[in-house]
Amino acid sequence: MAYTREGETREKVFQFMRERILAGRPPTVREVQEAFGFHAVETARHHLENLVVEGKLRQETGKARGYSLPEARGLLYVPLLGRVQAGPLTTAVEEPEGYVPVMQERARGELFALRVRGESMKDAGILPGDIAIVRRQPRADSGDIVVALVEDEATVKRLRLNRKRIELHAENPDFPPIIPPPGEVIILGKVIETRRYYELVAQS
Amino acid sequence: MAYTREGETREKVFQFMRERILAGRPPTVREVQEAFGFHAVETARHHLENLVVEGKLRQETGKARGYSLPEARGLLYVPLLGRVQAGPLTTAVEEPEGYVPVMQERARGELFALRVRGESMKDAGILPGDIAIVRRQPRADSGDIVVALVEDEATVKRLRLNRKRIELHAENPDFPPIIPPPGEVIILGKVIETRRYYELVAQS
DNA sequence: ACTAATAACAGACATTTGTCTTATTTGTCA
DNA sequence: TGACAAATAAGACAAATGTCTGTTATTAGT
Repeated sequence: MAYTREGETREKVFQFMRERILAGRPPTVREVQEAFGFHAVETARHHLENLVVEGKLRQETGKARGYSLPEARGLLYVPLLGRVQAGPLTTAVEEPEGYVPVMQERARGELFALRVRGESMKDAGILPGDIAIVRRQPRADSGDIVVALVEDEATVKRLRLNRKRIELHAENPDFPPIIPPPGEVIILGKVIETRRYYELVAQS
Repeated sequence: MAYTREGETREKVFQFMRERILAGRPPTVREVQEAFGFHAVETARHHLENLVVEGKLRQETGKARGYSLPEARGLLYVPLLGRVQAGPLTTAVEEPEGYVPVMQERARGELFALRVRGESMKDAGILPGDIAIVRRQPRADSGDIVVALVEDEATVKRLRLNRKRIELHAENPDFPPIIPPPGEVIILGKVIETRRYYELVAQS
């Protein structure tokens, strides 16, 4: 192995580590060694040790494959619920249709995802078929986009609070606001993210 | 440990494995043992072995933390490019602003992400600030939403091909279609997904 | 009650893997 | 050039970890 200065190799080692860690399983020291063609294990370990000192990696000393990214923002897999209905969602979680990866930094509280139906939020840029990622919470602020249970049906609407009176507004002139009698609405949670897939993928 | 039948414990072991694997680092056999309070390592290994036979887990025999999910739906981390400009994007990739996790099954080809600017695609449900995930490709079909380079600026528009003549249509009556002279437009790629975050998160 | 099958337990062993110690090479700077 | 630091190398050791062999419970079915 040629001798290099200025930590060029170290940077490459870091790239390699990040790639492998993000891919699912952190590599062993010897795997790093092989990947870079070092003749000695220690060379690889030396780089890793320095990367830890520099703060670019974190380490659980002694453990196998103990290196991780300090950003550590692992992923959270959020269940995509097919249909959202009264009983199941408020209590247990039914069998999910799939899982959606969400950055953990966004994941305060319990999350779930559902497919948006209807055009009522069109002017807010939420179209039918979009995925809404929701944090389950029983109340929300005025102006938040929420998922509420109206007549045993989950709908996405913008919440307005008028003197503590709940109003659910569509963002589409064709849909009138819903102003239900107090106690008749259950807010399931707040929409924290929406997604739209333009290419359909074969089901697993 | 109580004796259980019907693989109830096994199912829980699988749940545990999936959680941990998705979280970033597969657990060791002994970590499974501890998590379930087994008195013997072999008990944990026995469950794992059976899960492999059942096809619910995959294993790289002998290696530390060698269990993985057969679905193998690893994640891909797509670089979120701050500004998209002429030179850099068509050649090398500039320093990314961050990374966006994308399900690998969607990841044919090379992906990148960028932040949408302007209201020109409002009626297609794409608002300023949205994240567009793009597969880099030099051409696309009529009707696709693409990222194109017009006058050294990247814009998101809907592609229309009129007798092989490229037209870039906004989805907003306030914006006229762009019909550039042939050869003047560079298509950077096709938008395969859009996202919108409703809660800002502290920057790292 | 007897048998078969699965689950759990116990202990030992072998491989993988992290770490340490020491030495050699290579580049930087006075 | 000589001193110093960083990078690389070699080998050994110890801890972590996967695997094996044999035994004991627990349950279902006859």
